[in-house]
Amino acid sequence: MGSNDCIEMLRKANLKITPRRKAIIGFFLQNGRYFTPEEVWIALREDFKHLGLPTIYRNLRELEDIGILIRVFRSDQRLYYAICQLGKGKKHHHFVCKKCGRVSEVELCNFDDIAGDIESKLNCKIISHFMQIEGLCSKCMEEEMSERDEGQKVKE
Amino acid sequence: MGSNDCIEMLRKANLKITPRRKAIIGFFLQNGRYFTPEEVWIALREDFKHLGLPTIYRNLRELEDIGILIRVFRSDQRLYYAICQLGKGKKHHHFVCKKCGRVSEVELCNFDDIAGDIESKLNCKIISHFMQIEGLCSKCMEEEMSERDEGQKVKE
DNA sequence: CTATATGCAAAAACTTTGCATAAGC
DNA sequence: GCTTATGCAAAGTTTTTGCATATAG
Repeated sequence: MGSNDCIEMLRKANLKITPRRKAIIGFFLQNGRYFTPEEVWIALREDFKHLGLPTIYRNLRELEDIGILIRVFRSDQRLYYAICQLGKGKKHHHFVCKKCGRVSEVELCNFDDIAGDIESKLNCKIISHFMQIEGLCSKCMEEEMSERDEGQKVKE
Repeated sequence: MGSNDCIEMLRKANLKITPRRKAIIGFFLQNGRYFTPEEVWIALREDFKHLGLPTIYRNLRELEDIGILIRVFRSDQRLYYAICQLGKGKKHHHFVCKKCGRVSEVELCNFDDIAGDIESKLNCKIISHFMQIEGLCSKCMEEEMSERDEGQKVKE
């Protein structure tokens, strides 16, 4: 999904294609990681002489509502958003890099295989589930490797 | 896990067994659902002449740290806590009733079966995953049933 | 007796609202 | 032209901090 698909989604949702919206979406697409509203604001203020933080908050929420952005949950309870390439149609999850914050889509999910068992055990009805997978992305894994190598070199 | 196990956990964590702590844990154990700090505060103020909201916030966080409580995530980004019967030792997830907020432990998880596939696909290293399962608990399912029955009776 | 816990007051952090003006369609 | 979007100021809500006092161990 690229910029054009997002614009199409805005149209469908009857949201106007404004410069700020395009910039917000572009910012997330370019960076591929999660950000707080304030971080988005600070970054985009360089491109817009006047840019209100409330505008960012409002837009992020609207973009989340229509499935362009998703929320990332962290233990501080601040708002974190990331671009969602798959939209709301396909149920999927997200992988979040603990080091750099990169967010990737994960379509693979085998939860349905055990949902019935859980329902039997708790005598409940499962409606949905939300999963956030955490670890190191490929880039940060490489970095860890070379850092470790560096460490060994020093020891030698 | 009951009150006594919690007290044991407090000891291990070098937290003192204060009346407020016991009351907070007791409150969660009795009600089995999630609450905001404010809700806990309002409920416990009936038992304590003086009880500060900061005390509640501090205790809830500490109890979460040592694994007696867990956080429940909701779309409003407020703090929600529930008792965690299994503690931090065993990896597990939680089922949250969308209607009444009841929280149940779910030990069953087959995520590890696909973790490797996800790692291959994204070329990443998975460290952890967090899942929140939502639906209707047994009690709320029954209620839905009888409400539906009532509705049908009226139609007849 | 010492270290931790608590109440209270106050501040801080984060997010939302209101409204007049601007801009997309 | 009508409707939605935005900036700015201001308020609202939730959570945290500081510190003196109280209390558990």
